[in-house]
Amino acid sequence: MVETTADSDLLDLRKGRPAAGQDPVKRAQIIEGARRVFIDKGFEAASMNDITREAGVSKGTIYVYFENKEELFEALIEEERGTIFKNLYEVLDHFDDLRKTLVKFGMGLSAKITSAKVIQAQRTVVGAADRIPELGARFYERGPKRGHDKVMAFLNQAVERGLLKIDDVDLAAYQFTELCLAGLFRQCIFSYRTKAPTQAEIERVVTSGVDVFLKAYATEKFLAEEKALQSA
Amino acid sequence: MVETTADSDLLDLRKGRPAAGQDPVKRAQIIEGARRVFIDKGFEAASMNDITREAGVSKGTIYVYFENKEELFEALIEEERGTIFKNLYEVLDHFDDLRKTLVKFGMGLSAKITSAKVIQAQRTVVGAADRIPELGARFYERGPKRGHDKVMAFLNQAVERGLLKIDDVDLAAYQFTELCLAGLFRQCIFSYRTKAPTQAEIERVVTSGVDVFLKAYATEKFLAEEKALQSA
Amino acid sequence: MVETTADSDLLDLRKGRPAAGQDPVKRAQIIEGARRVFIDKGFEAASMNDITREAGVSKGTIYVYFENKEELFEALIEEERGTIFKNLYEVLDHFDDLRKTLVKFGMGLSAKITSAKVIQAQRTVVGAADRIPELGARFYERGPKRGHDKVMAFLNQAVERGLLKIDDVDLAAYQFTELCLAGLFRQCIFSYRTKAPTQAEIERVVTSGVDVFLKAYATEKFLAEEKALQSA
Amino acid sequence: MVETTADSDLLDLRKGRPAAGQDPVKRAQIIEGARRVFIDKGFEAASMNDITREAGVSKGTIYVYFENKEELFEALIEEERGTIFKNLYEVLDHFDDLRKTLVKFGMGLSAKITSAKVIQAQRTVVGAADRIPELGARFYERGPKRGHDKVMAFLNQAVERGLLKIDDVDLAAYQFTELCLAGLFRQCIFSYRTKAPTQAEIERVVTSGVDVFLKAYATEKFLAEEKALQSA
DNA sequence: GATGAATGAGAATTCATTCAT
DNA sequence: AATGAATGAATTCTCATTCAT
Repeated sequence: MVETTADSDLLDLRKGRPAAGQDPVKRAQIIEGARRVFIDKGFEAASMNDITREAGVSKGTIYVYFENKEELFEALIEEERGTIFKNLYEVLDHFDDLRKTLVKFGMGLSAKITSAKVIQAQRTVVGAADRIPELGARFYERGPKRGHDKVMAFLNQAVERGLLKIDDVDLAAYQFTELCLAGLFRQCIFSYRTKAPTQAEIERVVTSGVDVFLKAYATEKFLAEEKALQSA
Repeated sequence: MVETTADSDLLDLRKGRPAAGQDPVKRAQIIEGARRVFIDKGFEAASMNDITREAGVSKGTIYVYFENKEELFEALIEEERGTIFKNLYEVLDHFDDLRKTLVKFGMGLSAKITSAKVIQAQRTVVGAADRIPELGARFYERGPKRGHDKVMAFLNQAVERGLLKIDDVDLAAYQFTELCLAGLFRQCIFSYRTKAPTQAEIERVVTSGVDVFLKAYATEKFLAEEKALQSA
Repeated sequence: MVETTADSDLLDLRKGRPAAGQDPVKRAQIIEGARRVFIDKGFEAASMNDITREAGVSKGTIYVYFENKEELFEALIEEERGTIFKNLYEVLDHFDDLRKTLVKFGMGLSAKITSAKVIQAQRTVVGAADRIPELGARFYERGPKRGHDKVMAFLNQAVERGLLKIDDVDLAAYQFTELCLAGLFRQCIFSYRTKAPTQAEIERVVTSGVDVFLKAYATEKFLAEEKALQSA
Repeated sequence: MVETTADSDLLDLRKGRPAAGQDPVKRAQIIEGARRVFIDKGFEAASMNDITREAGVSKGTIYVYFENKEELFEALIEEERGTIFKNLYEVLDHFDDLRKTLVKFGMGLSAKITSAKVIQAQRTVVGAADRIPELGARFYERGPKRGHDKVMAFLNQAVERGLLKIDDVDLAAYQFTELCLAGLFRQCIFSYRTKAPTQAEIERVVTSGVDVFLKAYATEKFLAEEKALQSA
């Protein structure tokens, strides 16, 4: 995160000219160009010249804002991750109907992760993971890992309420996620599918996945409640 | 695909010297060198010089056998795929104890797919999938897809025998696979895990995965039989 | 050379603010920064950014005071030369004991010219002499050449006093200087020696050099006087 | 030095195609181009592109023959040194007339070292000595230093023959060399002189230098012999 | 048919200089 | 008048591909 002292802030306001490498508009402009090029070509094949052209800034400027190609890429991924997983977990905050919540969340997750844009970003990270393993690790940690934690927290709540009976919540959380992506994720990153799955496909997968999950982990109590609800 | 005309075959027989780009031994030698380099460095970072050195053939020779770097990589992946998934599905041919078979197969699958070597190969394919989408598609098609078909066939058998009750076998097959890889695959390709999972980890995941799967899809008949077997 | 018009002088008086590129304090500040950087890194390796940082002024300001990097370097060398050879020739103003004076002067000269700082400056000038020949010429002219003139004047005095007998005083002056630097100068600029010679080394070289010089040029009169002095 | 096994030599003869980076003609061609550019512009200002153009080879080829710019420069200087000091010391092998030999050698030395070409090479080495100090050291060691040793050996002979009386032969050798270059060397490397000294100038300097040297170090025996010779 | 020396476009990065603020 | 963010040409070096031997 860019640090700005109160003084320089004042200066900014007065003069309207940000310090070197500090103009957030320019930074965003560079990252936007970088996004297009990196996502389009992958890390290695993307040239700083391409990014220069795409971002509409000079080469020197990029190097004022980012130490080197790698760092620029990292910054982009950092941003991308934030964008991708934003608003994804809000669904889990409202605890209404367990099955409905799981389906709703699962569909959001599945749609997000298999969207063309996100798949391409993930491909780029995976492709670069050989040369910059920490990058991939960081991406996973602050993205999927964080999501996993949220799911765990949610499942724990359900267990406490007596709706689910789970021995290994950690593993169950992974199982839930995978069930929501069943068959989709790998097809997408390997570009076997060249288009993102449709809403209908996702619904089919997620509904079935939640079914499986609940058959495995739901308590009698939950089933009874659900039955009562439906007959009402 | 290597094309061999009748003429060149004749030539082979007469002179004992294969036509240009036709010697399968040399071809294998090149691919073997390429494997080491590509797997080790990834597509872009691998240089044709490295491959030349590793394969022990001259640069010109490589270009006789393969149009360019990309094609060489494709050929390698084609081979690699075959090697990876070979012997993986034999377990499914013997139908003894359903649960045991599923666990055994699941563990083989999970261990294979998350092994360091295979993960790296997959990373390379994924990384290249943007530039050469058909490559990733073909990899998926002849690898995971074929496996998927085998699993479907197996599940169908189980359904016929009244052991499982599945509406959508295609989807169930995906679910089974994903459950066996729950949490492992993504951690590996993003290099969040830098080492392959241990046998114990895999066993834990697969056992639990099969549990979930059977709770969702097993018939009364299967459960009764299993109970009988255990009390015996 | 800095030009100051009557107008800007007036301006100076009126506003207390020097005209662009006219403030001698700032000029000195820039040159001081440039000295550190140029001497430390050499002409090419020194970056204007380094100088900016070292001098504590902005890049724009430097370009107000100096047309470009080359001119700044020239100005620095101009100054440096003055500093180096200052106070070096005072010894020659007192004419006491000829031998002692020659040794004393020779040692000062030798120590100065082979000091780490001066050697580096000379290296930089020599290195730049190809690209900016006048620079080297000017450096020589106002440095070594001026020293040479002082030595000539001194030797002429000694000749007039009947202490030396020299046909070609110009040449003899060169010979004297070279004898004082015998073996040292070239070793230093080629960085065969990485450290400046010690006082003892210099003393050895200069004493011997003066010996040789006097054996070649001293008159009977001088030798007699010296003998008398020693026996006294 | 390039190492060539007997085998590859045979290969060379048979096929007429040198191994990579082994063709002496191409190597010479590159060095020749490098010489022109380096000597003309100095180390830093010379670009590999310039050398490419001047040498008439491709950039890649240069990098096959030389690791990098620095190494190419070193190789050039190595060559240059060899060329410069070749045949310089032969004069000292014949011991005829001491004064004549010294003058003859001194003139050769002086002419060589102050020749335009050699001065420029020395300037380049000196200029680069800051960045690559070992280079300057090596140049000095294998050039001037070696010459110094030859002079010492010669002086020692003269001492043994009773022609010279020298306490510190090492120092005397330096003094002799410097006397032969008196006033010339520094004027040349600082480009105060833009042209090499004329033969007449050199003769004047060296003759006088030898005079001074002999006045300081010649024995009575030598002087007597010389007198006898002249009156003959 | 095989070789590997040569090619040269293109890579990332630097830095003297400019000019809007 | 002073600033320093932005520029982009120029730098060194790499490497897929070609083609004479």
